[in-house]
Amino acid sequence: MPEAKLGSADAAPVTLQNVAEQAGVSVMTVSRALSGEGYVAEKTRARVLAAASELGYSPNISAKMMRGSRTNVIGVLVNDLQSTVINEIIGAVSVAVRAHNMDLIIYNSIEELGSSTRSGINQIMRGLCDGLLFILPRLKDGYIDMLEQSSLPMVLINYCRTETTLPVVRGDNRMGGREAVNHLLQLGHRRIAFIGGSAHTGQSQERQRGYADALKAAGISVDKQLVAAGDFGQLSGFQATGKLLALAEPPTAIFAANDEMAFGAMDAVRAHGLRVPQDVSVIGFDDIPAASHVHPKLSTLRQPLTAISEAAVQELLRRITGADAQQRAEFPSQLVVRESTGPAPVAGKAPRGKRAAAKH
Amino acid sequence: MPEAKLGSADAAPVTLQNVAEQAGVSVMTVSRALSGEGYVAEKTRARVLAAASELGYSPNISAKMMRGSRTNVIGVLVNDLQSTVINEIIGAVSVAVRAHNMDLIIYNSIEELGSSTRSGINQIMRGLCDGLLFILPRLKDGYIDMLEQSSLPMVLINYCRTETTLPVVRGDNRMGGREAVNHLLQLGHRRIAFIGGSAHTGQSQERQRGYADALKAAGISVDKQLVAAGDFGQLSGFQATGKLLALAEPPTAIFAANDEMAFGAMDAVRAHGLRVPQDVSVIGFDDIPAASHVHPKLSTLRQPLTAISEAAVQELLRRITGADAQQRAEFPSQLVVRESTGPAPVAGKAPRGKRAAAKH
DNA sequence: CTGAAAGCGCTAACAG
DNA sequence: CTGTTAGCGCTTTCAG
Repeated sequence: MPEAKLGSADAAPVTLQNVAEQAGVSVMTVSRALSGEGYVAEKTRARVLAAASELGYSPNISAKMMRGSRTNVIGVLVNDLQSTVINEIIGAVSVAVRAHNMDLIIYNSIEELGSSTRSGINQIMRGLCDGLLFILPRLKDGYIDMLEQSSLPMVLINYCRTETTLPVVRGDNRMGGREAVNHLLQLGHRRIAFIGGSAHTGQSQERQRGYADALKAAGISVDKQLVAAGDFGQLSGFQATGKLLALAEPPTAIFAANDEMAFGAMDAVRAHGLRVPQDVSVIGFDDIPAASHVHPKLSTLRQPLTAISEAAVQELLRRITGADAQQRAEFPSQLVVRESTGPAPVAGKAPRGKRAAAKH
Repeated sequence: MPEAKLGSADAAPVTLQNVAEQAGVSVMTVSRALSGEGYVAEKTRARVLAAASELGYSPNISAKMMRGSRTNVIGVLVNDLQSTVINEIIGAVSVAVRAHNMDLIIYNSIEELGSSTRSGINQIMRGLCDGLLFILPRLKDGYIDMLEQSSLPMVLINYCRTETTLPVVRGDNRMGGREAVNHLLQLGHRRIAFIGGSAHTGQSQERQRGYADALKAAGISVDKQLVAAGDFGQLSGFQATGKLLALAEPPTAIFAANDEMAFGAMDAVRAHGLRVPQDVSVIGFDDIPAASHVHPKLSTLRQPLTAISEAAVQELLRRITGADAQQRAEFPSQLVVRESTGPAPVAGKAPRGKRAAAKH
């Protein structure tokens, strides 16, 4: 192994100073040679580069930071790493950031961003990063106003709860909701239920607007009994569906605000002795990988997460470099028809359910 | 809104200096008052605290860092955020770290840790964190030796490829593999296949050892034809199973090194016109949430990820604070029997497969 | 083209 | 109990 230490794990990190001594020049010259800024004689530069790689130099980010220069690190703030959607976005963002030769660090804040208990929470990120990406953020009221005043570049991904002057890149949830319901309408469904998710990011509300849009366009008024509340979790989809199926006039189709709740809905349908899609159709939103693994495979709306992520990174980079900003972008979702949606059951022909039994 | 700015998003961050002026004391006093180290008059401290909160002071991590003091930030290095297992660990680690009033930042490195292309890759983390957690790390050969020489505290989670002096906290994969196979043996299976995953972390190899252990203990010699290679991805499980089922003497049970490959295996079994578990039993490893959502529900081995994560954090903290270290810990996995494993089919009674058709 | 000085925000170590 | 000094590793500014 002729190569010297690869330069990452030594007890005492090597500094510019060390490299300078090794190369027989001043610290400043090393800084210039390594950064490429300013004039350095080609010969000197070569010597410095050699010394640096021999010693395994790597810059101290904190010091860089403190001088206020760019760190080439992008920060991601998320509230939930269990979410498949968020992870797909993170993955895509990673790739996009990497493509620009920058690094990505992730901060998972669990509670709402801006909670006073840990207000310094993202101070870490703020201090360390050139720019911040908020992925599907749960933001505390008022926090977004503060963000708006910040000088640090940032972009929100898939946030739609509040209007803001911050740049937002997101999927078009409302149109997606419309398409989901239109699909069900075309299959002959008339009693279509909606199961909403948590309100944190506003996505559920947008999907619900799309639901209402589509029904209205079809001349059907929204029956409040058919709008159930969930929290994006599978269990909540199960429970909400239980209530829906117990109605005097149960729905023949269910549009869940995300795939996980749709899975719960399918379980509940089966638990009531009914079949998907013969008795009840179910459609979700997101098209997470599991959607094509469940049985029957879930019909859903796919968000172009890669495109969204790339656009967000691009926009953030524009803001970091001071280039012209674009402010906001919406990407349409795509209907994916699989096996969980089918023609509405023929009216009058009672399904083979056991609704009475399920009641107690 | 009587409260002043919550102190996170101002253009010019407020420094100790600012607080000092506001409180009419020296910078040092502020530092002491805020950190709690050293003597400060109660009255002065109160004034300082008031000033700090009024101004919305929050410390500059980089500066702290540069002085070599603790940052109260733990870093996590991962190679893959799509993995459900990794995300569950991260979640549990988050909680554990938070319980100690520290923060967690995550670095997702995609390629193997130690790739020279980005050797400074975790330098960021190294500089910023009090300690490092490696979750299911894919480490480049030689990199671990460097890690061992580092003075920064670190703990590896679920790594078993190489022996190392670094502290490792992990599940007992070998015993888990043994239990999986014993379960199948007890159901009467004798031709049991194993589908391995990628070798990065050594987990697959350990599970395979357990597989061999159990067969040996039952007086069955390992048939190399029944050991297939996968990469932990669903598709690879599907493909491997296709080959296994095409054997002259196909297996009646399949032990996949993780749940995702087990899903692929189940698909493949069905694609061959066979049933799970009547014709072929399938068992996985990990017990990811989807395992109980697929149909039939997957039998598998659950790793105590929460316990593992907490133990890892504890160990790291011990190393950071200089307390007695424990070096390594193994947590047993737990067999979860669901619907995908059943009695071995009666010999002689041919399954209703279409193996010939599947061949071409 | 290269170097010296100053200072980013913070805290050990030593004076008061 | 409080303040002063010095310096972490780096880069900006100004002199060579």
